[in-house]
Amino acid sequence: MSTISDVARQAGVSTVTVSRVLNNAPNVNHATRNRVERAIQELGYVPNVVARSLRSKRTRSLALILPDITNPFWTTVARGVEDAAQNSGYSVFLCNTDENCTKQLRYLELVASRRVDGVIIAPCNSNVGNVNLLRDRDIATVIVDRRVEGWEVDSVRGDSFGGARALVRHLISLGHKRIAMISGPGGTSTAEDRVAGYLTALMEASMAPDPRLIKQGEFRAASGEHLTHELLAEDLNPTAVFAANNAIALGVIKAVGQRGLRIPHDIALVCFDDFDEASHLLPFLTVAVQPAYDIGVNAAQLLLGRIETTQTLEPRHVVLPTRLIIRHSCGSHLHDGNGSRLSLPVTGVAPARVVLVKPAQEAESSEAYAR
Amino acid sequence: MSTISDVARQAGVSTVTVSRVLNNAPNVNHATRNRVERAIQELGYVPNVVARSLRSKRTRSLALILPDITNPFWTTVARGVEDAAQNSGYSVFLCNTDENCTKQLRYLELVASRRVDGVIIAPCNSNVGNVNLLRDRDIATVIVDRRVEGWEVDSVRGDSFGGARALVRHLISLGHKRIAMISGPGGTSTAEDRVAGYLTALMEASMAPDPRLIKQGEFRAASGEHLTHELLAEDLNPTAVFAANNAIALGVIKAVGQRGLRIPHDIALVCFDDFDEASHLLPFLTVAVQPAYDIGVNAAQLLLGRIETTQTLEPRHVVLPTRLIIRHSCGSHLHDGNGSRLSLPVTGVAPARVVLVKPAQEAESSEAYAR
DNA sequence: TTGTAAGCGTTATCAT
DNA sequence: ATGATAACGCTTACAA
Repeated sequence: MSTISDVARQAGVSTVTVSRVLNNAPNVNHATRNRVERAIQELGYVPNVVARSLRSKRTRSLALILPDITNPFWTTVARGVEDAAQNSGYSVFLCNTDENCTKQLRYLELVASRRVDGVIIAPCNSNVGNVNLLRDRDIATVIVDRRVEGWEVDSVRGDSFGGARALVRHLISLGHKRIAMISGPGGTSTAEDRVAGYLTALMEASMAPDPRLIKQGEFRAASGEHLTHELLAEDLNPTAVFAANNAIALGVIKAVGQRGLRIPHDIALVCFDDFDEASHLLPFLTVAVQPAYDIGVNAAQLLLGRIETTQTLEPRHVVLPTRLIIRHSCGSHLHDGNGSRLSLPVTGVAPARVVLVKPAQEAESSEAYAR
Repeated sequence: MSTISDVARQAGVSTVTVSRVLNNAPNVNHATRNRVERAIQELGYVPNVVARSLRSKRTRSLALILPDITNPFWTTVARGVEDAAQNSGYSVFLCNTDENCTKQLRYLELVASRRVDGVIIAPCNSNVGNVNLLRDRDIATVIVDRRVEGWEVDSVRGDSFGGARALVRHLISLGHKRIAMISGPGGTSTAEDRVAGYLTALMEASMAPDPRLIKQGEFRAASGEHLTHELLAEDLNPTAVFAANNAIALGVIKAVGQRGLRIPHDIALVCFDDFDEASHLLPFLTVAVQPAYDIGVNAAQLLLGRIETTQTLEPRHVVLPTRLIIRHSCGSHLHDGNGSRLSLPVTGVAPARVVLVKPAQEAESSEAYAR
């Protein structure tokens, strides 16, 4: 593979001039530039980014560390990050931790040694934990989706509290009295915020929460399935379930089916995060949708802003609104044993909550309208 | 951030010795090694991979270029690649092309400039196209999922022909006479092989194929939806549809629902590739499953083998067997308007076809057992 | 507008 | 077993 010297020789200039052409420096003679560009063409020269990074101390690369690459929420976030990064000439390392703090640590060491310019991370839990490796090494960082305690750093997330409250309000408005919640890991801010939203909605309706109706596990289908079995084995008779994310909802659907119950006839279900094709495969599933793509874009923009300026900015926290999508369909077009005609899902969209937390200022929550 | 010189000074040795310790060279005194390791600890030293790559001419990184990161098939392939790579100390750049040859070209240029040691790619079409950039630059390459004409290069794919034939045989065994196929892009070998499998199964059953029943589009839900509408608008009355991949199947489900028809009552559906939770959300959906994870692992192993040996090997082609998962459930546990009790999906698993093509040898197909 | 020289942090080579 | 030196390919700083 040819190098910058080869190009310089071919064009009859110094390597510096070639470098200037490559980097679109203004002070290059037009004719010279043409000669260099022709030489580049002729040799099929491709700049060596490795050498460039070593000298310039910038790799023009970011890392995106996320917990579950099989979840459409996260792939959408990733697309947002990637598009925004690419617009600014950055490439993105995608790192999948499987919600595993050990894997996360391995990736943190990896990105540190690869000298990425910045990191966007959804930490495996809310404690600073091994994330402080980034602070210690002074690597520009944006936290997505979750809060971390103990480090004031840029963050972007969806409004978990407002979305959860809106979902539960919706269930209450349908007349449900015994609403269970299958949540995620205790140490995770999203799980905590969603539980808080659930509790708040109950309280606002003067309904006393029953601790036995709240199950905590992981943000995974298997966990949702397990906890649903646990829930339904007890004598609590919930009429509705709030799943703290889409993966958990899948587990709930599985377990409910295994127990011979039907959704939504025997038990209603709502969840956080949507599925791509939910409106056709799960036409009964009311969801709170986070603007996943925008979360990615915002995170990348905050990060690039920090990388490309020298001055130190205050930490910025962006909380994006969550949309409620209300679906209910009692006959499905997929199967209805009694041969009734197609009933399309009834879909409604309502804003949930918009919050932009500025530095050193309390979150100001607008109202949630569950329709 | 401290450098290798800082460590050397702290430990009272030369940088070369530190380098030897870092690379586990055998010829280092035990006491010296300890001193160096302590210095590394004390300084929190992390080797600069950029500098290492520049000097050693190896980045210990791979690129995985794939067409659709939102498809579970591809995320599973990615996990296989990543696990295998990580085991050998390599990291992976994930590049999502959206089946777009222009994006693919951009990524090819990117990975060339980043000097990745090797590339695993599912090309956007079967022509060599811009993939030959890799050959020209002499970058180790493995093609996954698809064949390319015009370049003899290592490849790993699932048995599209055998899987398709098994699926259509299954439909035929259920008595279907008019079987439609919604396929992918004409230039793609997977689409072509699956059409070939479809045609072969019909022929083997002495059924004449009807060209109007074969629709070609993209490997996307939107395309599947569109083509299904097209299909059902004509007066062809198919009793079954074979979707060439999972995304297309989603589109078929959507369109069929929109037209007021029910699956599988009014029209049966089978598809290539599975969904994670299909057995619960789509209990009627018989599928041909490719061993996605193994495809990833195999691709990475072929690639690493090529990178880490000096000798030139003949091109190797690995074709992995496809499994048929037979599901049929007429009442769903999700919705059944007449209140019947739960009916769990009936699931059967049968091998489809096992082929390992060695260089310069025709594929040898074993029999497909549709049940 | 162009060029010279130095250096980024590491490893390859050769010497001791 | 350890070290001195050069080199990887590029960009920065300075000079012309």
